[in-house]
Amino acid sequence: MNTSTPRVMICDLKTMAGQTVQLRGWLHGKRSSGKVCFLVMRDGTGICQCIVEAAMADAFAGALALTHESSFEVTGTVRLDERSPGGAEVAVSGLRCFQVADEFPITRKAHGIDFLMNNRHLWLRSNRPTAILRVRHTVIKAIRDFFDGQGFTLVDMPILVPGAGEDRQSLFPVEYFDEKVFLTQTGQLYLEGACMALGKVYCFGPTFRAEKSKTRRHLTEFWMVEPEVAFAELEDVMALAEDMICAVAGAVVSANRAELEFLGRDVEALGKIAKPFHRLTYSEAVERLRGEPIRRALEEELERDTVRLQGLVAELEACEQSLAGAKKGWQQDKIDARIRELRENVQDLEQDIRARPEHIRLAQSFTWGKDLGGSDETILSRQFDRPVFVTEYPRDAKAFYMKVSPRDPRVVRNFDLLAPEGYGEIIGGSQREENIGTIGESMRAKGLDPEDYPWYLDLRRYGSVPHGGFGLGVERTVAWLCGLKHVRETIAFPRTMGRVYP
RNA sequence: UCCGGCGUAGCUCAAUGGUAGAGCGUCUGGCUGUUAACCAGAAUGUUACAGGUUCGAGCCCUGUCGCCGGAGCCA
Repeated sequence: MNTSTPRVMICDLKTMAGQTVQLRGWLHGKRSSGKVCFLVMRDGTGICQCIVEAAMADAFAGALALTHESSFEVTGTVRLDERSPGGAEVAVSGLRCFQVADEFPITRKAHGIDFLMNNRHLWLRSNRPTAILRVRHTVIKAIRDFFDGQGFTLVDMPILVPGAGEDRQSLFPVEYFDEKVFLTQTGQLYLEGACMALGKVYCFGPTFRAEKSKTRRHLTEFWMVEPEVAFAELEDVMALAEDMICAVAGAVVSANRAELEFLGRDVEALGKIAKPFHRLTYSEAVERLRGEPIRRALEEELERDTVRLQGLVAELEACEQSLAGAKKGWQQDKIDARIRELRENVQDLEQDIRARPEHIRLAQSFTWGKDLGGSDETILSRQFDRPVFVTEYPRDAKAFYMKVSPRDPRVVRNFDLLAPEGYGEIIGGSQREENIGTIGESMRAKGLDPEDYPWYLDLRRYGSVPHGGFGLGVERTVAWLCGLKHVRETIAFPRTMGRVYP
């Protein structure tokens, strides 16, 4: 190791013109001619073109031997050059290879999702996954900064929980010595205990759902942040959620503009995320869904989408024709990738358009008392350009711990927060029922035995107070902020119904 | 669990029931600054699996497996 040469990161190179530095990373790309070789290095902070001239015989031979994703170190002089991809490049005087990589499966061409997911451990090195993971990091940091700054205490909740759970079908069983226990679905019930000790608390951890859902919004293992506040009512909890979402969206827009732009996200749309969010009650939402204006809006949307579909089909045909005329191989490949993208979009849109009349019918015939379906949420959230709260759902459709409304015993003091642009529910929260008699009734009404939750009822027995909280799904939030189609890209190693590898 | 779609070279895709192909990647050679470099050449297949129909099956039929998407449920 050359101790006299400072080892630096690529993101810092622009301020180091003229200096001799050392970089370590992986080979992202290589181009060579007889007398000069260009190595594009990736080190996790950026990419840098390294120039190796044939005059440096050892380094040149070493450079030619490097394969895609080989790990290596270069020593050289930094110079600013507009011809270089990152603006700064390194003229190499010394090169050391750590390992020459085997043939790397992921190439510059478009791959199918199955292949990419089977190679997720290698796919992570690509631009798109790293951009998304950086946004995810910002989201998590912003959430923690937000709560820490408001006097909350982070308290970790158990992951293994005893059998007497809520909905057994959606829990993963685990062998626990001679007992059967489950992976947690939420930290909330326990968190209420911590809340009565510390006042304002939150937990942040993985959570598990064995739901047999194969959709773009579902993972079997995902991360959730759950705050819980003592002496708080529904409105206080909603204000907290509103402030938190604004803080998170703001943090991402300021810290990750480059990543968002790379992902093709409409950053201006995120700039509109500001207080106050729209608020409507479940009953108002039902009225809206059944109303004439929404039917007209949906039909107009359907017409617009039909026109959009025609446009896509036309572009697809044009692409297919130009494919034959493309001279170079990679141009063909590029058109090919575009064709695949268009086909996918056309398929999605066709499916969407086909389902639309049914969605309109469902919305128009929606009867008070049901939980909102996915299509209803989508319809509602598309009406607004910022998140929307829907409050006070029917008691029968919601969990036992939600506080029954004093104004209307048919509904509970809860809320869902729907992300705009059709992303749907990212938060579910409520004021909790603090009356021991009422919560016992609610449990029995849901077929649960209060005897199974003695410790939970104790919280209503020793200084019960109005309190509440919510749960935010990290992956859905990241998918919304990044403008992704599927939550599986927002976590390094997603767990879905059909996949636990790698 | 139900409904729909897909499965051909390492990858992405072609191939009227009639000799399995292209591009990318890989390898070899050439080239003094490339920007998915370029030019020339080479290797690469149990058409997911098991049956069936047929003179003949990648293509048609039946079953199995795998993956993708949607519904219900949910963050």
